[in-house]
Amino acid sequence: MNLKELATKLGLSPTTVSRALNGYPEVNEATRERVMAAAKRHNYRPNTRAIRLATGRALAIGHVIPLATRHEIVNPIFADFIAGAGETYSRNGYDMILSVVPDEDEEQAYRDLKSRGSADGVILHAPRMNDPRIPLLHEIGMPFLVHGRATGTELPYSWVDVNNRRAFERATNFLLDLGHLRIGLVNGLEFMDFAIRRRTGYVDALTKRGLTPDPALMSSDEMTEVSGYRAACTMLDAPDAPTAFLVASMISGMGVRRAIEERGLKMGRDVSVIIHDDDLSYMKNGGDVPIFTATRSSVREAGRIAAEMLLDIISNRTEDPQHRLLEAELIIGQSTGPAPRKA
Amino acid sequence: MNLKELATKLGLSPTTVSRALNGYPEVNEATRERVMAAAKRHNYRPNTRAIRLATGRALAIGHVIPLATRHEIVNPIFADFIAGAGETYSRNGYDMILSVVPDEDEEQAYRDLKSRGSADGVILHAPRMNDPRIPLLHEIGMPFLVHGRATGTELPYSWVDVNNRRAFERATNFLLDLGHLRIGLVNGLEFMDFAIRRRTGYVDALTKRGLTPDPALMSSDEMTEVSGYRAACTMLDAPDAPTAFLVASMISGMGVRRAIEERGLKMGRDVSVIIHDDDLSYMKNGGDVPIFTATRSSVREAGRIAAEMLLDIISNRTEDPQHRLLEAELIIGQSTGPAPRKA
DNA sequence: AAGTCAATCCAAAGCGCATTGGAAACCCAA
DNA sequence: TTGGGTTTCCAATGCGCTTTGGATTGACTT
Repeated sequence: MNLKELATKLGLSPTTVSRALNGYPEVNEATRERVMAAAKRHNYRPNTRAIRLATGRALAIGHVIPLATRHEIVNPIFADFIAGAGETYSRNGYDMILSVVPDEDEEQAYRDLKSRGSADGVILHAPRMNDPRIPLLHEIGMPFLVHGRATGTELPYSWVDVNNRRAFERATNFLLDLGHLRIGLVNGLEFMDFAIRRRTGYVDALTKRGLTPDPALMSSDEMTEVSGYRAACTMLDAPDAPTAFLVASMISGMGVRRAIEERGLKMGRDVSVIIHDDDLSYMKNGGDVPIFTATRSSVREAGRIAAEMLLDIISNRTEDPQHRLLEAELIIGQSTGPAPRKA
Repeated sequence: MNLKELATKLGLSPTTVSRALNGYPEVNEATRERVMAAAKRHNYRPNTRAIRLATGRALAIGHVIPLATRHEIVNPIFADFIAGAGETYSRNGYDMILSVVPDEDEEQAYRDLKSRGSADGVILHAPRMNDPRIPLLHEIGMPFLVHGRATGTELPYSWVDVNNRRAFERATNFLLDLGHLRIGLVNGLEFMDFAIRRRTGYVDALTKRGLTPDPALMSSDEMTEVSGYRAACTMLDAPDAPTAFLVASMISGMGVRRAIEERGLKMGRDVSVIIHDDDLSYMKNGGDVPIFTATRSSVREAGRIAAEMLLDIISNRTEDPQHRLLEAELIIGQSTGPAPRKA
């Protein structure tokens, strides 16, 4: 059932039917209702391909996922971000198109999205310092929104981000208030912008209290269980071991917990741990009582917001960049407690 | 730069240029090369929207993701499956479109994909027993491929699946050979097809050795850390506790490990654990030495295969369903050992 | 009564390609 | 030289919708 058939069946022209369906004013209300009813009755859905060609819009938002070992970071939070953004797209009649490409083809993937006209805009994931994708997208004139920020970039751009610096500063202060003086940082890879900001928050908090950050207590690696485990082992086995950890993710937090318990210590009593919790749907931080004390910010919600902002940018063609900074909340769980008194 | 402009620039008709670019035989080789060169020089990319309308193909594969609490299961493995499938799509010039919809709109999502012509086929995720989506897709005439199987479905359908029954049977036998007699099953939700098959494998292995499966040793829940932890706690605290566990996923395996260690027991010595490992890129089972003994099957590889099969089905319009059963390998890690002698 | 204006509707063109049904040019054999 | 068969190209149409530029009607004004 297409527009023309529907129009014939109604004894109207395709023009009128199209206008009636799309809410244009130059059609009699009675006629509009008749059209709407018929459309519903015959289960008419306009052909997206035709709409796209006729309007020149793609009605789709692109997400480019580069495939490379060093990007493992994106994966776990990616599913939830996508879920959030996808909800918004569906509600607005947009498609979400995912481009999974080898690392080295990433630039070409963006160019193709633009020149073949298959996306009206893109969301940029996991920005790094001086991210080259931002100038690229400016160059090809593709509207975009960044999930996170890219320190060092001079061009203007819109973004949604969590206040990572503040979150880790608060968490550090919380541990300091509990009497912890040696706090280990198990961070994500520090070419990622969010990791840099988190470390800044951690360092700032220490410095403000007159403490000197100890390089031996700062690690940076992929956020996997194993790397969390390794980092914690190293620090715990060193002389003057930390009594607390600040960990970049739930998953690495599990590795840290394993290292702690393997040494016969109890998390929350002997060693305190605060993680950052992206509030992933399949990785809940415990049930009623959170396992980990955490700085929490829903990445799914971020996806929702990001999609809304991008759709807004596209439809309004507004020039000035939009920003949205989300604050993480501090959730008190069972993994923190007062610093143990020196033995 | 579009076809017409390119044709004008070359002094040819759009027809000829189109044919040259698409490899049709009725064009002089010399002309073809001239056209190809010009296309490359002017960075010409055919407009996908126009191709889609003209050919009536969507050049896209749909994945419908229903949003509901009970589907958390899909999430963690979903990212990797998508990555695998996406590679294949990109390589074949197809787009991947993700439809994230509220649970109750799932049926409509498939209907829209079909009637609005935005996908040439879909991949069905997380099939359940007598899955209603299979008759639905048959009814609307949308080509599809199932990741997993749907016990009870009478209509024919194509699928890729891991041999879940065999994997869990092997794992159970492995534990039995080590002398374990009481083996706890920490399974996924048993309305999911794969979970049913895994339990079957477990029960079969026990029965073949003359052991009677104990309902108290079989749990079924979402595959989260917390639910793994809870299930293991319950079993470990009961009289006649198991000396080994068979666990449905890496994540729930971590919960099981936590329960074990919390009780002062050591995994691999006091209690053995075998997990199923989907070989997720962000959730590696240890480094050089696997942490967990596991039945392993890459879900990313499954995604790749699924996409290839579906594209094949679409292009060949072959009627008879295709099947592909992947065998999981048994990886020996540090989490298993001989059953402890009765104290 | 003629003129003005708003309210409704429609015909036709166009989006950028693919594709059908020739037409023109060329080749070779008779 | 001419006819048939190839090779090489092109004009025109269509995919299913949106959108522009009227045409028609009726109500309302003076």
